[in-house]
Amino acid sequence: MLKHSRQRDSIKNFLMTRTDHPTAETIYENLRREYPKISLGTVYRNLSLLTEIGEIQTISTGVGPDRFDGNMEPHYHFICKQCGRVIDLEMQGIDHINLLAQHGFSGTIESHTVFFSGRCEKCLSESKIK
Amino acid sequence: MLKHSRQRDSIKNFLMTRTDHPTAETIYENLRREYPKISLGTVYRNLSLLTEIGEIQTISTGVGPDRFDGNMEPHYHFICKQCGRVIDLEMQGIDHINLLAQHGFSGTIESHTVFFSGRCEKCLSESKIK
DNA sequence: CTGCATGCAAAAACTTTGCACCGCC
DNA sequence: GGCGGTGCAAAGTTTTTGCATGCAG
Repeated sequence: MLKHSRQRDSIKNFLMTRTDHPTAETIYENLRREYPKISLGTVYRNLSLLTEIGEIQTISTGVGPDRFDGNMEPHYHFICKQCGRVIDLEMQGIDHINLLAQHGFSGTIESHTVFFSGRCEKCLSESKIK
Repeated sequence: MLKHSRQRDSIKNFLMTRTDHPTAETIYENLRREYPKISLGTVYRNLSLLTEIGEIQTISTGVGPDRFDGNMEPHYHFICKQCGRVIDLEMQGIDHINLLAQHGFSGTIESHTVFFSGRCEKCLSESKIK
């Protein structure tokens, strides 16, 4: 039922080469080099599909468009409140917070979404200069 | 410089009476009873402003429109992946995760955003019935 | 009065979708 | 061939904004 598609492969491959969590628009601009006729609609469709089947991750930062991540290893994200950059954090897992949340809650806690924020190294050093 | 406005007061007051994290649209529909001429633009403008000055919280769930919370006591949210409801959790603080994130990271971790998800009590009991 | 806030409407920003055609299985 | 995928364009959803007017200080 799920058919192979060069476009989808290409989107996935592109995401695997990047660690900067590009937006759909950025992915589209890049894929156009290989597939000049690809449409933004196709990019969005495949990003949704890939997210559904667990091959990539969609990151809704709450600021600007969604971002996408081809790295499915468990990891957390940092969002710079100055420049908006999304950076991978290397930190130990914090799944224990699910237990804390479950305590006294009558629904079921299945997962959590966490973003850290602050200033990234680059923005910090630039503000020193000024 | 920041002028008083009945509309803004009313938005804040409305949010304080609710614990269900309404959307801008819901706030708008309700405020129209008191201010039949209020515009959605004004609602959005004031929600942004109130968020900026720290009187309310904006919750971007990543699904559907943003939601707003008048409760500024530190607390966490649960989002039901079935019905989308946003529920306050009564759990201990988890600020220690900022330290875990900071370890080995060259920017500054100032804060975190956390949502828990799963099924709420209501959705669980409804699925039992079926 | 002066200038921020409002109402209204248009536009922007982001994402989804209908449809005819294309290409994988 | 049949059916899922694509390109294209239009539409949908959510939020922001320009502008003339209104109202608080």
